[in-house]
Amino acid sequence: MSDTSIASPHLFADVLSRVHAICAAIAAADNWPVGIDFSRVVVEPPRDASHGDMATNAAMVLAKDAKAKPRELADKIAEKLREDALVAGVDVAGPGFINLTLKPQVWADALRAVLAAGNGFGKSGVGGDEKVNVEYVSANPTGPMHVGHCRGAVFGDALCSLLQFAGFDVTREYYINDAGAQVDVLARSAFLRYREALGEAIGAIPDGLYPGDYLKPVGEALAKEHGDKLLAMSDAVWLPIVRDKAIAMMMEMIKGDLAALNIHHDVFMSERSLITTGNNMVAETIDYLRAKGDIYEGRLPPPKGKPVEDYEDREQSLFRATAYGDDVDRPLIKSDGSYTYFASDIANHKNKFDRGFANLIDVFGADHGGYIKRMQAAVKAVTSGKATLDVKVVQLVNLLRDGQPVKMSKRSGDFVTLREVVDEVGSDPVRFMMLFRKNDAPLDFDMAKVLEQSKDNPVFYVQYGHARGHSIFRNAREEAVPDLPVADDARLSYLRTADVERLTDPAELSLLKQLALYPRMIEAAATAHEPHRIAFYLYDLASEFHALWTKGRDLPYLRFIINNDAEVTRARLAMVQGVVSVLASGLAVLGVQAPTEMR
RNA sequence: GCACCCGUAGCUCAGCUGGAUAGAGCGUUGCCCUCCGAAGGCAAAGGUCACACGUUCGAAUCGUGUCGGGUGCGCCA
Repeated sequence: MSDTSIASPHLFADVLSRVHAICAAIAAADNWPVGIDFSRVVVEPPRDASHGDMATNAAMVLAKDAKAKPRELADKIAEKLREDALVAGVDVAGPGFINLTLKPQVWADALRAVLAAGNGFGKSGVGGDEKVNVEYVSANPTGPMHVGHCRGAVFGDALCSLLQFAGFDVTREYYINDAGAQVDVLARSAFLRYREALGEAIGAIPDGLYPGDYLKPVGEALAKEHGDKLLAMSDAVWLPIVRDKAIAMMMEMIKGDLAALNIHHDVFMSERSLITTGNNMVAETIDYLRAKGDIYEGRLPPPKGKPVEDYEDREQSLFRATAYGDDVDRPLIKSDGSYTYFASDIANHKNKFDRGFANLIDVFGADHGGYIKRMQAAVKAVTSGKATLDVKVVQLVNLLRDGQPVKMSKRSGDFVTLREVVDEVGSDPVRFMMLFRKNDAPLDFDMAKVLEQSKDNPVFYVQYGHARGHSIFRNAREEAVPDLPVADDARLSYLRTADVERLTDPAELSLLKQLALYPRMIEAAATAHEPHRIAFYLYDLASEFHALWTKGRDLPYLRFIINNDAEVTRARLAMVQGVVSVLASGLAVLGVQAPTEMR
């Protein structure tokens, strides 16, 4: 057992390892059976603060295997824990909880750990540099992004940042669906705009083609590049030309939309390129599965539920998805001989595995929930179970303004574009609010409320917490600590020398405890693939910070700036810096700005 | 018909991979606001965690079933 008096940055992990060590020692002394599973032992903050600073379930979890009574085992562990340098008090409660009260110095150490790491506080190594591939957005390249896309985009992006912060080697990937019938429709729509650009009156856009104005620039570009030459060509000749141009321009537009939210992918994987580049990867994948016996020729029963008009009972190549947990076997080749979307997506995922990714994450919209099982089945088949695919489903977003549904915009087709929303309210509210809800719960996004500067608006509340911290620095500089540096790094190192042991008020210690939770929260959020936890944590932290500030109104001795006591002031500025650093760190992971003032 | 997601305070939602007396915001009610940034503060009321069994020291959390809401169900992506 370590007897260091300086807590590690990750206080909970530290104490957990101490508990582990004690249990291991007892196990050896008492001849417990070998191979007892310690993984269920946790150290966590108790729900009720009156129970102490931390609680562990070690005795209850281990009692059975150790053939001991929980309370007796708890007493035994408690006895050892009392010798620990960090521990001020231990008691055993309830069915065998071991409650720890830590020495005040622990919380001072926790703050010192924050100041030592600055915005890097909370960084974790749990990822162990393992490669993770996160595929998100993957909107069809047939038009601008609409609001429906943006939740998945923000979620995926924040998840990536979170995983990086937790020590994973993350690749952000976008799968371009540029091989299906939709892109042919895109091409025909763009061709119409091309004729329009050449001066032809095209009238209303026929049903079945994309009507949006956003294709006009494509038509103009085609006219500029090719003059009227395309008009003389047959469909088969111009279509690929127009299609490739349209896709390229749509992807540029989508990348621009994403950039407005500060989202940038590392890899854009083209579905078409899987088929046309070098070896046909889709064909290879199908051969691979066929060789494994995972493909057979057979018939499928007609789909239940809605009747399918053009249903045709035919024998076809089916992937044996049911062997891997799916409900029915899935077709890979359409009746016209081309691959189904699923077939090329299997190749896409196999390709990721072949590129060295055993951890795969896909972010889907709610309407693709039915696709999860088959994709997971495919990944199992194609990687022989060596890769895991976690599919995160993001639910729909209801776009509101002052509580009323926002009307669709005509200009862009029939939807509100992501760009319109971002232009109106800015990237920060969009990003934060998209994450201020569990991914699988529907979400109301109110364009008016997210701009309110009030406690009711979580975006403002958290950002203002950061700004308020800086406001306190500015005031301190004028009133009490004139040499407080302005630059972040300099101020951080200046405040590292503060006597943080002077922070003794319960409200202050409570704030420090909240800071100490950050690394644990990050690890939990990362392993659960749940970035929303960061948003909620930041809200709680900001809330506690604002509350302490407010306390200073009634209780002057609690104010951060005490004019005749430079030492206490410096200690409290160090605490404020701790809050500022963690807020900045968490906001950075979410991709939200941390402003220094918000007047 | 089948699969997946959801069901927690009047409303909107958290609940830290099974922990102790289930939390927050809004709304309601009652106090408070000359003071580092009042673009607020404190407090109270408000719950059969949809329902029923089961698993175990212990269940909002895991399993089964029922009810209710959403999504999807071969050659769309």
